[in-house]
Amino acid sequence: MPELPEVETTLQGIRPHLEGRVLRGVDVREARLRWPVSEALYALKDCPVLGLKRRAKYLLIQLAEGQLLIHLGMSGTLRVVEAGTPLRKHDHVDLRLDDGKVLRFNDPRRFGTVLFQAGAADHPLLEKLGPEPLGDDFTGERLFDRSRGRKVAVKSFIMDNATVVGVGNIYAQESLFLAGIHPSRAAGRVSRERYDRLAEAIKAVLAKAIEAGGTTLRDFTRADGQPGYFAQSLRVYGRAGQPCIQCKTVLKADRHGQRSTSYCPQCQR
DNA sequence: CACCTTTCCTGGTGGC
DNA sequence: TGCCACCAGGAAAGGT
Repeated sequence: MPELPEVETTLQGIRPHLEGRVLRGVDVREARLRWPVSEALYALKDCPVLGLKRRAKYLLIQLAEGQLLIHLGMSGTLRVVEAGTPLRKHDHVDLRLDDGKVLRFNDPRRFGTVLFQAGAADHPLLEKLGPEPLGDDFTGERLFDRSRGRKVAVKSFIMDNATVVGVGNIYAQESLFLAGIHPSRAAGRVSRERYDRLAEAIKAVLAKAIEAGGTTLRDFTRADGQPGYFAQSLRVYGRAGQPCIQCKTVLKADRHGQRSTSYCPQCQR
Protein backbone atom coordinates (compact mmCIF):
# COMPACT_ATOMS: atom_id res chain seq x y z
CA MET A 1 0.00 0.00 0.00
CA PRO A 2 1.54 3.29 -1.02
CA GLU A 3 1.71 5.58 1.98
CA LEU A 4 3.21 9.06 1.81
CA PRO A 5 6.80 7.77 1.95
CA GLU A 6 6.18 5.44 -0.99
CA VAL A 7 4.67 8.28 -3.00
CA GLU A 8 7.68 10.44 -2.22
CA THR A 9 9.99 7.62 -3.30
CA THR A 10 8.01 7.14 -6.51
CA LEU A 11 8.29 10.85 -7.24
CA GLN A 12 12.04 10.82 -6.82
CA GLY A 13 12.26 7.71 -8.97
CA ILE A 14 10.34 9.05 -11.96
CA ARG A 15 11.53 12.67 -11.80
CA PRO A 16 14.80 12.16 -13.73
CA HIS A 17 12.88 10.43 -16.52
CA LEU A 18 10.32 13.21 -16.92
CA GLU A 19 12.05 16.50 -16.26
CA GLY A 20 13.12 18.20 -19.46
CA ARG A 21 11.09 15.76 -21.55
CA VAL A 22 8.07 16.34 -23.75
CA LEU A 23 4.84 14.43 -23.20
CA ARG A 24 3.95 13.17 -26.66
CA GLY A 25 0.55 11.78 -25.74
CA VAL A 26 -1.52 9.70 -23.37
CA ASP A 27 -2.89 6.21 -24.00
CA VAL A 28 -5.81 5.09 -21.88
CA ARG A 29 -6.76 1.42 -21.92
CA GLU A 30 -9.02 1.46 -18.86
CA ALA A 31 -10.62 4.75 -17.85
CA ARG A 32 -12.71 3.38 -14.97
CA LEU A 33 -10.53 4.27 -12.02
CA ARG A 34 -11.72 5.85 -8.76
CA TRP A 35 -12.97 8.59 -11.04
CA PRO A 36 -13.04 8.30 -14.81
CA VAL A 37 -9.72 9.33 -16.34
CA SER A 38 -10.09 12.97 -17.42
CA GLU A 39 -11.29 13.28 -21.00
CA ALA A 40 -8.97 16.22 -21.50
CA LEU A 41 -5.98 13.88 -21.23
CA TYR A 42 -6.84 12.17 -24.49
CA ALA A 43 -6.22 15.37 -26.43
CA LEU A 44 -2.85 16.26 -24.88
CA LYS A 45 -0.10 16.29 -27.48
CA ASP A 46 3.52 17.43 -27.41
CA CYS A 47 3.48 19.13 -24.01
CA PRO A 48 6.80 20.04 -22.41
CA VAL A 49 7.00 18.78 -18.82
CA LEU A 50 7.62 21.81 -16.63
CA GLY A 51 8.05 20.06 -13.31
CA LEU A 52 6.96 17.40 -10.83
CA LYS A 53 5.67 17.81 -7.30
CA ARG A 54 4.03 15.87 -4.52
CA ARG A 55 1.09 17.17 -2.50
CA ALA A 56 -0.24 14.77 0.15
CA LYS A 57 -0.32 11.44 -1.72
CA TYR A 58 -0.89 13.10 -5.10
CA LEU A 59 1.84 13.21 -7.73
CA LEU A 60 1.56 16.37 -9.81
CA ILE A 61 3.03 16.69 -13.29
CA GLN A 62 3.01 20.29 -14.43
CA LEU A 63 2.48 21.21 -18.06
CA ALA A 64 1.94 24.61 -19.65
CA GLU A 65 -1.65 23.51 -20.40
CA GLY A 66 -2.41 22.49 -16.83
CA GLN A 67 -1.64 19.86 -14.24
CA LEU A 68 -1.75 16.08 -14.27
CA LEU A 69 -2.76 14.49 -10.96
CA ILE A 70 -1.91 10.90 -10.22
CA HIS A 71 -2.97 9.09 -7.04
CA LEU A 72 -1.82 5.52 -6.48
CA GLY A 73 -4.83 4.59 -4.37
CA MET A 74 -4.26 1.31 -2.58
CA SER A 75 -2.56 -0.74 -5.23
CA GLY A 76 -1.26 1.65 -7.89
CA THR A 77 2.32 1.70 -9.20
CA LEU A 78 4.21 3.78 -11.75
CA ARG A 79 7.04 2.37 -13.83
CA VAL A 80 9.20 3.87 -16.54
CA VAL A 81 9.54 1.39 -19.42
CA GLU A 82 10.71 1.41 -23.04
CA ALA A 83 8.00 1.97 -25.64
CA GLY A 84 6.77 -1.39 -26.84
CA THR A 85 7.27 -3.14 -23.53
CA PRO A 86 4.58 -5.84 -23.34
CA LEU A 87 1.57 -4.92 -21.24
CA ARG A 88 0.90 -6.55 -17.92
CA LYS A 89 -2.50 -7.07 -16.43
CA HIS A 90 -3.94 -3.78 -15.06
CA ASP A 91 -1.60 -1.51 -17.04
CA HIS A 92 -4.29 1.14 -17.46
CA VAL A 93 -2.58 4.34 -18.64
CA ASP A 94 0.62 5.21 -20.55
CA LEU A 95 2.24 8.63 -20.74
CA ARG A 96 4.40 8.57 -23.88
CA LEU A 97 7.60 10.63 -23.77
CA ASP A 98 9.74 12.03 -26.55
CA ASP A 99 12.74 9.85 -25.73
CA GLY A 100 10.95 6.60 -26.44
CA LYS A 101 10.15 5.88 -22.83
CA VAL A 102 6.73 5.46 -21.26
CA LEU A 103 5.46 6.23 -17.78
CA ARG A 104 3.07 3.34 -17.15
CA PHE A 105 0.32 3.36 -14.52
CA ASN A 106 -0.75 -0.04 -13.18
CA ASP A 107 -3.52 -0.49 -10.61
CA PRO A 108 -5.29 -3.82 -9.95
CA ARG A 109 -7.90 -2.43 -7.57
CA ARG A 110 -8.46 0.77 -9.52
CA PHE A 111 -8.75 3.01 -6.45
CA GLY A 112 -6.12 5.24 -8.01
CA THR A 113 -6.72 8.27 -10.20
CA VAL A 114 -5.29 9.94 -13.29
CA LEU A 115 -6.81 13.38 -13.66
CA PHE A 116 -6.13 16.60 -15.50
CA GLN A 117 -6.77 20.13 -14.34
CA ALA A 118 -6.56 22.71 -17.10
CA GLY A 119 -5.08 26.12 -16.42
CA ALA A 120 -3.19 27.36 -13.41
CA ALA A 121 -5.75 26.71 -10.66
CA ASP A 122 -5.39 23.84 -8.25
CA HIS A 123 -7.61 20.83 -8.73
CA PRO A 124 -10.59 20.86 -6.31
CA LEU A 125 -9.25 17.69 -4.69
CA LEU A 126 -6.25 19.67 -3.45
CA GLU A 127 -8.18 22.59 -2.07
CA LYS A 128 -9.24 21.19 1.28
CA LEU A 129 -5.98 19.50 2.17
CA GLY A 130 -4.29 20.34 5.45
CA PRO A 131 -0.57 20.99 5.84
CA GLU A 132 2.22 18.59 4.95
CA PRO A 133 3.25 16.69 8.09
CA LEU A 134 6.94 17.49 7.62
CA GLY A 135 6.33 21.19 7.01
CA ASP A 136 6.80 23.94 9.57
CA ASP A 137 3.10 24.78 9.55
CA PHE A 138 2.21 21.39 11.02
CA THR A 139 2.53 21.78 14.79
CA GLY A 140 1.07 20.60 18.07
CA GLU A 141 -0.48 24.03 18.38
CA ARG A 142 -2.41 23.51 15.17
CA LEU A 143 -3.64 20.08 16.33
CA PHE A 144 -4.71 21.58 19.64
CA ASP A 145 -6.51 24.54 18.11
CA ARG A 146 -8.37 22.53 15.52
CA SER A 147 -9.48 19.84 17.96
CA ARG A 148 -11.24 21.94 20.59
CA GLY A 149 -14.77 20.68 21.09
CA ARG A 150 -14.26 17.72 18.78
CA LYS A 151 -15.54 14.36 19.98
CA VAL A 152 -14.09 12.26 17.21
CA ALA A 153 -11.40 9.76 18.25
CA VAL A 154 -7.95 11.34 18.14
CA LYS A 155 -6.83 8.58 15.79
CA SER A 156 -9.51 9.46 13.23
CA PHE A 157 -8.71 13.13 13.77
CA ILE A 158 -5.06 12.82 12.73
CA MET A 159 -6.00 10.61 9.79
CA ASP A 160 -8.33 13.33 8.47
CA ASN A 161 -6.69 15.04 5.49
CA ALA A 162 -8.10 18.37 6.59
CA THR A 163 -6.08 18.10 9.82
CA VAL A 164 -2.81 16.97 8.26
CA VAL A 165 -2.14 14.97 5.10
CA GLY A 166 -0.34 11.70 4.69
CA VAL A 167 -0.91 10.07 8.07
CA GLY A 168 -2.07 6.56 7.20
CA ASN A 169 -3.20 3.79 9.47
CA ILE A 170 0.28 2.51 10.28
CA TYR A 171 1.70 5.93 11.13
CA ALA A 172 -1.32 6.98 13.16
CA GLN A 173 -1.01 3.94 15.40
CA GLU A 174 2.74 4.21 15.83
CA SER A 175 2.62 7.95 16.51
CA LEU A 176 -0.09 7.60 19.15
CA PHE A 177 1.93 4.92 20.91
CA LEU A 178 5.06 7.09 20.87
CA ALA A 179 3.07 9.99 22.31
CA GLY A 180 1.33 7.79 24.90
CA ILE A 181 -2.17 8.75 23.74
CA HIS A 182 -5.11 6.32 23.67
CA PRO A 183 -6.43 6.13 20.09
CA SER A 184 -10.07 6.32 21.18
CA ARG A 185 -9.64 9.45 23.30
CA ALA A 186 -11.78 12.36 22.09
CA ALA A 187 -9.62 14.72 20.04
CA GLY A 188 -10.92 17.66 22.06
CA ARG A 189 -9.72 16.10 25.30
CA VAL A 190 -6.01 15.92 24.50
CA SER A 191 -3.84 18.58 26.11
CA ARG A 192 -1.60 21.03 24.30
CA GLU A 193 1.53 19.37 25.69
CA ARG A 194 0.47 15.97 24.46
CA TYR A 195 -0.35 17.34 21.01
CA ASP A 196 3.17 18.75 20.89
CA ARG A 197 4.49 15.27 21.53
CA LEU A 198 2.12 13.78 18.96
CA ALA A 199 3.14 16.21 16.22
CA GLU A 200 6.79 15.41 16.91
CA ALA A 201 6.05 11.67 16.84
CA ILE A 202 4.29 11.96 13.46
CA LYS A 203 7.19 13.89 11.98
CA ALA A 204 9.74 11.43 13.34
CA VAL A 205 7.94 8.32 12.07
CA LEU A 206 7.34 9.74 8.60
CA ALA A 207 10.85 11.14 8.26
CA LYS A 208 12.37 7.77 9.11
CA ALA A 209 10.08 5.98 6.68
CA ILE A 210 11.04 8.33 3.85
CA GLU A 211 14.68 7.90 4.76
CA ALA A 212 14.21 4.15 4.52
CA GLY A 213 13.11 4.59 0.92
CA GLY A 214 9.44 4.13 1.59
CA THR A 215 9.60 0.42 2.03
CA THR A 216 6.22 -0.80 3.14
CA LEU A 217 5.23 -3.21 5.81
CA ARG A 218 4.02 -5.73 3.27
CA ASP A 219 7.35 -5.73 1.54
CA PHE A 220 9.00 -6.75 4.75
CA THR A 221 6.59 -9.53 5.47
CA ARG A 222 7.12 -11.06 2.07
CA ALA A 223 9.39 -14.03 1.87
CA ASP A 224 12.55 -12.37 0.63
CA GLY A 225 13.07 -11.76 4.28
CA GLN A 226 15.41 -8.79 4.50
CA PRO A 227 14.51 -7.17 7.82
CA GLY A 228 13.98 -3.49 7.24
CA TYR A 229 13.13 -0.34 8.99
CA PHE A 230 9.51 -1.00 9.81
CA ALA A 231 9.97 -4.62 10.76
CA GLN A 232 12.20 -3.49 13.58
CA SER A 233 10.48 -0.25 14.40
CA LEU A 234 6.82 -1.17 14.50
CA ARG A 235 5.79 -0.99 18.12
CA VAL A 236 2.04 -1.62 17.96
CA TYR A 237 0.87 -1.96 14.35
CA GLY A 238 -0.33 -5.51 13.75
CA ARG A 239 0.82 -6.63 17.19
CA ALA A 240 -2.52 -6.97 18.99
CA GLY A 241 -2.38 -9.88 21.41
CA GLN A 242 1.38 -9.56 21.81
CA PRO A 243 3.12 -7.90 24.77
CA CYS A 244 3.85 -4.17 24.81
CA ILE A 245 7.54 -3.53 24.24
CA GLN A 246 7.57 -1.08 27.15
CA CYS A 247 5.41 -2.66 29.85
CA LYS A 248 4.60 -6.20 28.64
CA THR A 249 0.85 -5.59 28.88
CA VAL A 250 -1.01 -7.46 26.13
CA LEU A 251 -1.78 -5.03 23.28
CA LYS A 252 -5.46 -4.58 22.49
CA ALA A 253 -7.21 -4.32 19.14
CA ASP A 254 -9.89 -1.78 18.38
CA ARG A 255 -11.60 -0.26 15.39
CA HIS A 256 -11.97 3.35 14.31
CA GLY A 257 -14.01 4.04 11.24
CA GLN A 258 -13.57 0.59 9.71
CA ARG A 259 -9.85 0.58 10.36
CA SER A 260 -8.12 -1.74 12.77
CA THR A 261 -6.09 -0.21 15.58
CA SER A 262 -3.62 -1.77 18.02
CA TYR A 263 -2.56 -0.02 21.19
CA CYS A 264 -1.29 -0.55 24.72
CA PRO A 265 -4.07 0.02 27.27
CA GLN A 266 -1.41 0.65 29.93
CA CYS A 267 0.95 3.07 28.15
CA GLN A 268 -1.70 4.93 26.15
CA ARG A 269 -4.27 6.99 28.02
C1' DC B 1 -14.31 -16.73 0.42
C1' DA B 2 -15.08 -13.09 3.39
C1' DC B 3 -12.04 -9.71 4.54
C1' DC B 4 -9.11 -5.83 4.09
C1' DT B 5 -7.45 -1.72 2.12
C1' DT B 6 -8.04 4.50 0.97
C1' DT B 7 -10.50 8.31 0.20
C1' DC B 8 -14.46 11.05 -0.77
C1' DC B 9 -19.22 11.57 -0.34
C1' DT B 10 -23.81 11.10 1.78
C1' DG B 11 -27.19 11.18 5.11
C1' DG B 12 -28.41 11.58 9.87
C1' DT B 13 -27.88 14.01 14.20
C1' DG B 14 -27.15 17.35 17.59
C1' DG B 15 -26.28 22.08 18.99
C1' DC B 16 -27.28 26.86 18.68
C1' DT C 1 -37.39 25.92 12.68
C1' DG C 2 -33.28 26.28 9.95
C1' DC C 3 -28.75 25.80 9.34
C1' DC C 4 -24.24 24.25 9.95
C1' DA C 5 -20.59 21.36 11.89
C1' DC C 6 -19.71 17.08 12.93
C1' DC C 7 -19.37 12.16 12.51
C1' DA C 8 -20.45 7.27 11.14
C1' DG C 9 -20.99 4.49 7.43
C1' DG C 10 -20.93 3.23 2.48
C1' DA C 11 -18.92 2.58 -2.03
C1' DA C 12 -15.34 1.24 -5.44
C1' DA C 13 -12.26 -3.85 -6.86
C1' DG C 14 -9.42 -7.70 -6.55
C1' DG C 15 -5.67 -10.28 -4.11
C1' DT C 16 -5.11 -13.22 -0.21
